[in-house]
Order: sequence, then structure tokens, then C-alpha cells
Amino acid sequence: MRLKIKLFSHVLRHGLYPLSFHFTRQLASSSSSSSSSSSSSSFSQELATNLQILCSTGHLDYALTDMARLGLQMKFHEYDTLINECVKQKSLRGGQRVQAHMIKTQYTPSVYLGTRLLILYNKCDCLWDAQQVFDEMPDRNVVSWTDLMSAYSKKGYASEALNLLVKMLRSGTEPNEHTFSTALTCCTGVYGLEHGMQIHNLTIKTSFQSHLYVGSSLLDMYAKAGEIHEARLVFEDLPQRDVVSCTAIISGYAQLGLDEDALKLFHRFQKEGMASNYVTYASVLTAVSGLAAYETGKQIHSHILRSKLPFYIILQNSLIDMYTKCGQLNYARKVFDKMSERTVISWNAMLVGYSKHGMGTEVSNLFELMRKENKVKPDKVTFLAILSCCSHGHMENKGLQVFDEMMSGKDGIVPDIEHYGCIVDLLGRAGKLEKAFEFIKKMPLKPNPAILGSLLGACLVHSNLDIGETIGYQLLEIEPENPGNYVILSNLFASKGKWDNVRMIRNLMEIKAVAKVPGKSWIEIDQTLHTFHSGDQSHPKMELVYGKMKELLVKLKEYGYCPDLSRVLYDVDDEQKEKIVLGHSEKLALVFGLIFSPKGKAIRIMKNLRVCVDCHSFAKVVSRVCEREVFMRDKNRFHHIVNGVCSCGDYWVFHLTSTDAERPCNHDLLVGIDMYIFSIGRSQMKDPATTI
DNA sequence: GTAGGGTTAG
Repeated sequence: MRLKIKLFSHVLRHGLYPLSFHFTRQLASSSSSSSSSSSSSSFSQELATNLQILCSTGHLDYALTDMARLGLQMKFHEYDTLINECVKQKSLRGGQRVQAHMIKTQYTPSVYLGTRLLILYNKCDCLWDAQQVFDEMPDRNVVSWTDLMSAYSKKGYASEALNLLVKMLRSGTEPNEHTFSTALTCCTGVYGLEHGMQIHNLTIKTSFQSHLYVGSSLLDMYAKAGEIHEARLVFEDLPQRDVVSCTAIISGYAQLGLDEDALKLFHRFQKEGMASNYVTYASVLTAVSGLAAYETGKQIHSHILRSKLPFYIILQNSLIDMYTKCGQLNYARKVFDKMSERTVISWNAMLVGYSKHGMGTEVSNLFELMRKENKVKPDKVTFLAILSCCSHGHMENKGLQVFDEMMSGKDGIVPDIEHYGCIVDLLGRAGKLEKAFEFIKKMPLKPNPAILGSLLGACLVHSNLDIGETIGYQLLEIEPENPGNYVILSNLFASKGKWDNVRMIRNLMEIKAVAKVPGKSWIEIDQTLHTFHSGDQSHPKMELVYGKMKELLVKLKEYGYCPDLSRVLYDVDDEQKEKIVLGHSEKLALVFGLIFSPKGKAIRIMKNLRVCVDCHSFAKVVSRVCEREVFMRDKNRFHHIVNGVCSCGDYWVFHLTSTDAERPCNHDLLVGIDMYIFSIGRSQMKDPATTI
């Protein structure tokens, strides 16, 4: 027999396979001198052996032919071998033939074989067929239930998957660790936490909560529900950890924007000797991107290179994203250009990067290249990046043309509310408010607060009370918790001298007790992040910062910088006002960078909200006087300032000064934060009670 | 046999 296999393998290797069974039979009979005639049963036995050999050598089609020849002689072992090979090759056709053979020969598969068939269909992405097999099974076991559940979950049918869990428990089948880890991945969305907690209870009752896989799913479930504290407790309670559980907790922090915690954990795990894989790095890079911690990002990139990981597309995408968010477009482009294969996310990450930097030409060229290569189709995000860039870069015609291109349906994309939002923003910024309003009325989707807010902002910039009032009241109704809406509407009324309306909005805001997000800025020096708040005194080097600020101010004033005191809402003298304005978090971070980074090195500052107009002017003058390149990343975009000129083109500053120097810019107000929230020029104020 | 963590946009 050993000789037979050896010879047969040789034949297979040398391409003489079509002789198939007859050939092997001859080999078998010539190697056996004891018998010259084969009985029917030994014939079947040889056929069955042949089938095994064919499967073990990956010749599924021939094995299936042997199955047909075997007819009623097909038994458990042969079916099992065949199905295993079908699973290995993900052969749907093979599975269908095996199942058809079972039906034809009236073979009743065991629970095990039925489950293998079900697994096969799921591997071939045929959920419907799997469900059919499942429905026809007289008995099921934990594997059948769990695999079907997993298939529903992978297809995104989380509630169907959870329904299966309930049915399984009702049927009396006991769940195992696979069942729980699968079930927990279904616990996302509105009822995710509620269901997840119930499953958590079950895992405690069945003592599975400390299982490594179950624990990872559990902590991930809590993190995705925003319950990071609970996730951390589960993680700390795990009796053992591995790269997946460690990555899950890092990613949990990163996805919630708790980037510093994510990085701290990563560094801790590294010290403890934990191995990282590409998922770990992708998660850490998300945190680095959030913080724009360029030096840390570079270090992690070199770690990745040293670790000799294969060039995973996902990891390269994360690197592109990290570099663009750190303002290093050249590095991002290098990673992008070196990719041997790209997904739509690679293109999008690069396009979004250019878009955030207002680089319209680069966005346009890259999109053209994407079309030319024609390997990857653009998706909704691609168009969002392009439309958003057109909107910020005053490319009205180009934006409308791209929108039409998307609407033509050639890419099979149905525009989302965000795409319509870009067009409203585009028209609003261009001052075409009536057109934007009409566009909103005609669009097939219900306008969301972002769209209405964008138009309201444009109404303030372009002084249109008619549309602004209509939109503003709608907005206060559907988004009463956003302070920006109240402030913009109030300013719009104030700009037209409608003080009663201003007072009314102010009262409304007080009644609703609208919360404001505190502004903060940060800078990375030697891989350490230094965070500042308005008027900050907490940083140990603050004395140095204020000293430098004082010294700098003399020079800056010589170059024409004058702190904009009109934006301070407190009723204090000018000296105090100047102190407040100079205490803005962006300025503190910038001056800190001037002191603690080498001369001539670019300074990179991040802010969690929109940058204030005065800080923007301050940074521009600093870049000239101190001969420093300044990168400021705010909530919405990048400001790359070189020798007093900013890449943003001062769009909103332009509107502020060209129409009314005292009037606040809408973005500044949308921020709704720091110490300068209400910024109507006091010289305009006729009624002191109108000061918020 | 079945199971856990990941990348762009808003």
C-alpha cells in the first residue's frame, strides 16, 4: 500500500494523472501477487482509498468523480474527507455535489457531517445554503449553532445572530467559549451594551469570563459601547493576555479618542515584552494620528520596518493617515507611492490628507490618477474628500461638476447626507445663499444639523437675516444642545441691531444650560506631549512661557501684530484683556515650542477646536519674525504657515475684515469655547445687557 | 469542526 501511494504520488507529480483509478488499480494489482481478481467489495475499497489519495493531493474534481462511482458505498469517512477538501479549497460546487450525492443515495449525515457541510457553505459565503442545511438537520450541536451565528454576525446580521443564541439556549444546547466570543462581537449598536451585559452575566455563570478569547471580545464590546472603564477592568482581570487582548484595549482607547492612554498602554506593553502585530500597530497609529504626535509616529514606523512585518495594506494605510495628520504629506505620499497594491482606503487617506491641507490641485491630480489606473473604484469617502476640498478651496464649479459626476451613477454611488452637506457648504461659502437654501429644499434627504449649521454660518458671514432666521430657529429645535447655533443666530440678530431677539436667544441658551467644550492645544517635544488650556498656569515651565511671550510681543508689535481685544467678553481693562488674549492655548503651545525646540525647526501645534482668528494672526507674525515654519492642526483642517502666509488662505479672516472688522467669524463662534466665545465688537454694542 | 483585536470620511 505504501508503495502504491508512493508510485501514485509520483504519477501525479509528473502529470499522468488522467489514467486515474484504472492506473492505480493496475499498480495495486501488479504489486499484489496473491490475487488476480478483485471482488466487488475490494473494488469499492480501492476506489475509496483512491478517493482519499486524490483528496490528500488536492485533486478534488477527480475525487468527486470517484464519489459518483462509489455510489451507495460512500460512507462517513469518504464524505468527511471530501468535505474537508472542499472546505480547504472553498469549493461551493464540490459541496453541492457532495450534498446532492447524499440526497440521491438517501444517506443521512450525522450531526458532525451536517455541521461540516454547514461550515463549508459559510466558508463559501453562502449563508442561505448554510441556513437550509441547518434547518434540515434533525439534530444540532454547539458547533452548528455557533458557526451559523458567526456567519450571520460576519454578514452584519447581528440581531439574527443573537436570536440564534437565544434559540440555542432554549434548545438546551450548552454554549462554549466559541459561542460567547462570537455572540459578544454581535453586541454593537443601540442595544449592544444591554445585550453584551446579559451575555457577560452568562459568561460569569458558566465560568467563561476569564477565557482569553471571551475576555477579548468582552472588553472590546465594552470599549465599543464607550464603557472604557469596564473594558479596562475586564482586561486587568484576565488571567493571561496575548497580542489580541492587548491590541483590543489599546484600540478601545484609541477609538474613543483617548489617544494618550492608548499610547501609554502601548509603551507599557512594549516594556513588558509584548509582541506587536500589524493590527496592534494600526491601532497605535490611530492614536498617534489623533495626537499628531509626529516623532512618536516616526519611531513606530521604524519599529514596523525593523520588525520586518510584511507590507500589509491596512498598515500602510494607517501610516499614510498618520503622516497626513502630522502634516507630513511628503512622507505620506512616499508610503502611498511605494505600495504595490492599494485599496480604496489608501486612495482616500491620501486624498483626505491633501484635502485637509487645502491642496486642491493635488486632490484633483490624484483623483485623475485613480481614474486612469482604474484598479480601484472611488467610494463615498473619495467623493467626500474631493467635495470638501472644493468647498474649502473656493472651487465652486469643480465641486458642482464632481457632484454631477457622482450623481450620474457611473460609480454606483448614492450620495449621502454628507455629500449634500458639502454642496450646501460650497454654495454658502460662495455667498449663494438662496441657491443653497433651494438646494436643501429640493434634496431627497432630510437636512441634518450639520447642513443647517453650515448654511446658518454662511448667513452670518454674508449678512442674510431672512434665511438665517428661518434656518436658525429650525436648528435650535433639532439641535438644542449645540452652543454654536445660539451664538451664531444671536450674532446675526446683533449685526442687524435686533437686540430683543439677541436677548431672547441669550435667555434660551441660559435656560437650556448649553455646555461648552473646553479648548486645549498641545505640542510634542521629544516624544512628550505638552497640553495647554486658556490662561494655563499649571505647566511647570509656564513662567518661562509667559516671559518669552512678553519679550516676543514687543517684536511682534513692530511687525504689525496687535492683539484683538474686541473679542474678550469680560468687562475688564485693556491690560487684562491683552493678558486673556495672550493666554489662549494655541499661543501658549506655540511659544512653548519656540523655547523648547531647536532653532529653525518647524513647530507643530494641535488644537481640539477651531483655531481663533487672533491666534491665527499671531502664528503668522511669529512665523515671520522667528523664521519658523508653523503647522497648526485644528478641528477641521491644517494651517501651514510659512513666512507670514497660511495655506488656508485666510478665508474666514477675509470675510471678517472685508465685511465688518468688528463682526466675528462664524467658525470662531462655532467653536463656542475658550474665553472668547461671544465676540461682537463692543463698539457696536448699544445695549450692555446684550453681552453674553 | 465553530471564536477574539485593525485602516479612510462624517
